[in-house]
Amino acid sequence: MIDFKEKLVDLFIEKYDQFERDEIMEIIETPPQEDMGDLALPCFKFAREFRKAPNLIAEEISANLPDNEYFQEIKNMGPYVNFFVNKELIASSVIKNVYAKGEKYGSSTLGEGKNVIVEFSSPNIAKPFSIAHIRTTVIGHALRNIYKFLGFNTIAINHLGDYGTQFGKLIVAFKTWGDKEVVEKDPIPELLKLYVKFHDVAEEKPELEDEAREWFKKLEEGDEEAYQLWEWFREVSLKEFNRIYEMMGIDFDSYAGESFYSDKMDAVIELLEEKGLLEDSEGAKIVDLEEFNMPPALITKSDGSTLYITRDLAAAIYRKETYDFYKNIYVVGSQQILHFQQMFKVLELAGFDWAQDCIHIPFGMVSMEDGTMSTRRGRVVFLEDVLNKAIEKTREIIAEKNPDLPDKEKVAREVGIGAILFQELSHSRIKDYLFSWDTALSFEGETGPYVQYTHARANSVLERANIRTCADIFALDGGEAPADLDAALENNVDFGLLVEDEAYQVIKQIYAFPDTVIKAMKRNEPFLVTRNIIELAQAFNKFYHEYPILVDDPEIRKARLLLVLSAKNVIKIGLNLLGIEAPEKM
RNA sequence: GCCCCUGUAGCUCAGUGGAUAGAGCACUGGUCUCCGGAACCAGGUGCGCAGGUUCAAUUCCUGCCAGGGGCACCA
Repeated sequence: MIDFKEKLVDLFIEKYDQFERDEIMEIIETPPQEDMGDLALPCFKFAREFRKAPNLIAEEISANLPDNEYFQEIKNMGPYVNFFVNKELIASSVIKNVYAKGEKYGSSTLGEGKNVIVEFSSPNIAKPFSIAHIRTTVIGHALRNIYKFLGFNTIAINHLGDYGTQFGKLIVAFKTWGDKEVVEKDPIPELLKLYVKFHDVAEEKPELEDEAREWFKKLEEGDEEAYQLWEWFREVSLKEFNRIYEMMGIDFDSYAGESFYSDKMDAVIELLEEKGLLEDSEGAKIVDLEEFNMPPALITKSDGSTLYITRDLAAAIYRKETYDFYKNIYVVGSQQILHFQQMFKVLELAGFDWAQDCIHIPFGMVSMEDGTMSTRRGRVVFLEDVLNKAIEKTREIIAEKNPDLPDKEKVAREVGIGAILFQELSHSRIKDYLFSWDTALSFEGETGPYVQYTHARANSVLERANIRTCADIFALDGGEAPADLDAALENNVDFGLLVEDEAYQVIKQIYAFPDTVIKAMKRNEPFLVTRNIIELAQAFNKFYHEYPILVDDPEIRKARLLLVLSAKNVIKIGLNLLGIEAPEKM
C-alpha cells in the first residue's frame, strides 16, 4: 500500500536536501479539518533555517514542490503546507491491498520469532467470575489477538488464583457448614456463600482465622484431606470458568496458576539470598527498596510462609526459562501497580536483564452505581448474568425486528456478548469504570451491535447481488470471472468513481487500519482498534445512506461494490481482533 | 503523611506542543415510493484552579483543589 506520508517526505527532501528524512517525518501532522487536506507540514521549525516568517516559507515550499501523482493539490494555508492526497490513487491502493491480503489485511510479520506472554483473566478459585474480571479478560484477550495478528508467537496464561490463605478459610467454612451435594449443584455461588459466612462469623469468633491459617499450612505441607478439598474446589470452579470462557470464545495456552509455583519458591528465596538481597525484618524476609522510593518487598512472612510476590517472582523466572519471552505482559488492575514495580525491581536487582521486558498493563477499577463490589460481603455482579442479560435483550430485539432470521440463538449470543465486550474495549484502559446496566445494554450509537449491524448490512447488499468474493464483482451481468484478478483490479476498475467525500472517508479509515493495529500493540491499547472500526462503520453508513450501490451503471456499481466488500472485510477483521464475532445477518 | 492514576459538553468518553477542541448517549426536530431505521441528517457560551517553560500549552513542568487507588506478613 502506498505510504503517502513517506511520499510527502520524498518530495520535500528532493527539493530541500539539507533536512533529514526522520525530522520531517516527525513533524508532519494531520490537519484539524477535512477541507484543509490530509497531511500538513508546519513550517514554524524552518523559520531559523530560512530566516523568514513561517507563512512565507510555507508559501515558498508549496510553490516549489512539483506536481506529482500522489497529491492532487499542495497549497499553503498560513504557516502550513497542506497536502491533499490523490483520492483515486488511494482508493485504488487500498482496495487492491485489501483484496491481496484478504483476512490478513493489517497483519504483519514484525513479531516473527518472538514469544510474547500475555497473562490475563486469572480469576480466583471458588470465587465468582464477576464483572470485576471482565476487563482483564477482555483486554488481555484482545491484546493477545493483536500480537498474534502482528506475527508474534503468543502464550496466553491464566494465572489462576488457586493458592493462598483464603483456601484455609474455605476449608474451615466447608468443613463446618458445607454440604458436598449442594456445592456440586451450583459450585461457585455456594462456595461464595460459605466464604461470606466465614467472614461474618469470624467477626464474632476471631479464632476461626487461626484455624484457617492452620489449614492453609496443612495444605502447603501436603495434608491429604486439605489437598483433596483444594483439588475439588479447583475442579468445580474451573468447570464454571470454562463455561464463561467458552461463551466469550476465549482459550488459554496455560492454566499454570499460583499453586503451580508452590514448589518453585524455595529456589527463588535461595537465589535472593545468594545475591545478598534479603534482609531480616521483624522475623520476615524482605528486599529493601528504599533507595528506589518504594516500600520493602516482603518475600516471606514471619512464620516462613510465602507471599504473592514470591510466587510471581518464581513465575517470571519460570516463564523466562520455559518460553524465553520477548515480552512478558501482565494484564492486571491498577491497584497492583506498586506490586509489579517492586517485583520488576527485585528481578532487576537479582541481575535479570530481562526484567525490563516484563510489562504491567494496568486498567482502572470497576464499580457499581450503588457502590463498590465486595466478594466478602457477597456484593457481586456475575459476569455470566451480564452476558445472559445482553443475550436476552438481543433475542427480544431480533424477535421484534428480524423474526425470520436463521440461527437466531447463535446470532443473539454473538451480538449480546459482542455488545458487552465492545463496551469494555471502547475506552482507555486506565480510566475507572462505572458498570451500568443501561450502558451495557445499549445497542445504539458507538456500540458493538452498531458495528456488527453495519457489517451485516454491507453483507446484505453483497448477497443481494450474489457476491461472495471479489471475483464475483467482475462477473456480474452474466460475465465470466477474470482469470487474473490482479490485472482486472489494475486495468478494469475506474477508481475515479470513488472520490466522493463519503466514499473517500471510508477509504481513509480502511487505509488507517494497519497502522492502528500496530499502534494498539505498541501502546497495549486495544481500544484504538475499536475507535478505528467505529469510525469505519460510521463512514460506511454515511456512504451507504448517500449512494445507492446496486445501480444500473456497471462501472459505478463495480467500484461501489468493491468498496462495500473491502469495508465489510475490514470491519470483520477488526471485530475479530477484539474477540467479537461478525455475523452475516442479524 | 508519602507515592501513583484520573479530572475535557448534562452523562459516557476521544483528541493534539501549534490552524475554528471532537464523537456517542440523552433531549428536540427532520429523512423514509430506494440496497436492512440496531441507520442517516440538523441543533453546542466544555479542556478542575493558579503559576511557569515556549514564537505557540487543553497537551510539557511546578503548586493547589477534587475523585480513585496503593503504602509489611491478603492477592
